[in-house]
Amino acid sequence: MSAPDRTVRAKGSTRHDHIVEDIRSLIVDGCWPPGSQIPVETELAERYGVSRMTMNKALGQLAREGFLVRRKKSGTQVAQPRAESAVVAIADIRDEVRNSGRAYRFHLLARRVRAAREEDALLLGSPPGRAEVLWLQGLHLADDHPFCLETRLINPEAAEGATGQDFGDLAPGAWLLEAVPWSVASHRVRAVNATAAEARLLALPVGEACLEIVRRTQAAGAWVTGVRLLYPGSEHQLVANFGPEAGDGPVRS
Amino acid sequence: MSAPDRTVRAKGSTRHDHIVEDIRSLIVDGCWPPGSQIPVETELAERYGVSRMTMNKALGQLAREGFLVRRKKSGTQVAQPRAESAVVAIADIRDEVRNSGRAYRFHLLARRVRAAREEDALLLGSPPGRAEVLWLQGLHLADDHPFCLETRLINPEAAEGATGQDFGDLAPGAWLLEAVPWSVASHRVRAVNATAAEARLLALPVGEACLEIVRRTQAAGAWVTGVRLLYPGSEHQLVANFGPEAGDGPVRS
DNA sequence: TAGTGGTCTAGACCACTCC
DNA sequence: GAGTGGTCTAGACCACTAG
Repeated sequence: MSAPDRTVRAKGSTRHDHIVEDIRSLIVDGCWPPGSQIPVETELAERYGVSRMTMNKALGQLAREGFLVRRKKSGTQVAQPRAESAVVAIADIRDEVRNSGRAYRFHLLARRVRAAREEDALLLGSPPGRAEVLWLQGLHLADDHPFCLETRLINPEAAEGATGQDFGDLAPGAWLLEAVPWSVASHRVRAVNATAAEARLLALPVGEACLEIVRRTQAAGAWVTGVRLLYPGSEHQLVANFGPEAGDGPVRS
Repeated sequence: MSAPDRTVRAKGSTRHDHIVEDIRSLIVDGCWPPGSQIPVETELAERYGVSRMTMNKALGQLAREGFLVRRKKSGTQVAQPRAESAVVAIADIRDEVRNSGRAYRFHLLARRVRAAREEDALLLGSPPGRAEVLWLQGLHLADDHPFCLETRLINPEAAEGATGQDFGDLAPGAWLLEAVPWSVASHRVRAVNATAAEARLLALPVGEACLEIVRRTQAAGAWVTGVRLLYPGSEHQLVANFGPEAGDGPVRS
């Protein structure tokens, strides 16, 4: 038979997706306990009535998800539970606010074009050169209540037109997405105590624990922007649901 | 030609991996700007000297990573930059300490078998039943210095043998990995101020900002364990490096 | 050395979508 | 309707590794 077998299948799912789900449930339900040997590709392919390559695709995906361990010659085993690691997703602020059913607004607090300083290294990731930077501070508001304090540096050379933008109520992050062709970034998440100035802006008691997210973005080798986001600890949390290895796709908070 | 072309290739990489890297760099370097149309599969396959399926695999991976957007009939385009979301990895505590070059040790502070209480709902994720729970508190130490305070509840019915374990210097998490066949978990990360008791145990000033990670683990429908990990904010951070969509694989802190 | 997974090919059919 | 991506197949070769 050359043509694929078009028998009824779970709606909207491909052959290998169906197989993946089937085998995953065998593992999760305990029918295939950890460490047990499972049949070789060729036998499973025959059993499911698919070609070996389709079965390989399914088993490969399960291995990437951490449910299976595959080794040549010794075959495929059900994986042992992994270390208790996980993956947490950081959502976009605007989406985050809107998903919680509140109205989103950005309010610019300050805007300056100035020479780079020593203290900027936190957001730049490298010792500051002699270049000029665009420095911004603003509040993300949820129902007009402080949700997140943003402090940002922008490299005017990499982000063309940035100095011409006033960012009055357009969040710099949103503008940059349009203006800069691509980005690779690094994140860092910490807990910090709010300083007096930060507490005032976020309407918090001084010293309140806050979640600090520092993100540095690059494009074509040059740094484009660095941002520090400060969330009140009580209002914000990162959430993830996951399977064994970190596979199943993190759920955004 | 039926056999694959075994000409020289970048060491340790497959054909489609090589193509993925090549096209990704074309995009990141700006040769293929966002929104631009790229050649159809068949032409790219010919250009790279591979079969259409191999090219499909490469383009599919780039699409999963968020670099490309593929639509039938209209073809494949370079993706526009996404929202500034990201994915952060939570590492296993022991690995985390060891990776920082310090000696790891677990020290049990308290251990109790008692009835479930209202306050346990945080770690159980559901209102407590009338069942008994195993309650533990211990410190993870890095070079004998407090690194993380762990508070844990274990369901003795789901984790057989738990009540017989004393956990004197074996972290409950490590033991559970061996004892319970599988787990699905949810995570929550917040910033909190250390209470007086927590501050004392972690050798911190009262009110110091801490990173709180709450993890609930289930197996076969029943809750197995819930744990609250408290890290001094100054000592701990979550780190991720990523491409556009959240693809490139988060790096553990 | 034999068995297993990893990868690749050429060809095919289908579903979707834009024209 | 025609072009594109999505998927599948049968067969093949290779690399690795356990016995």
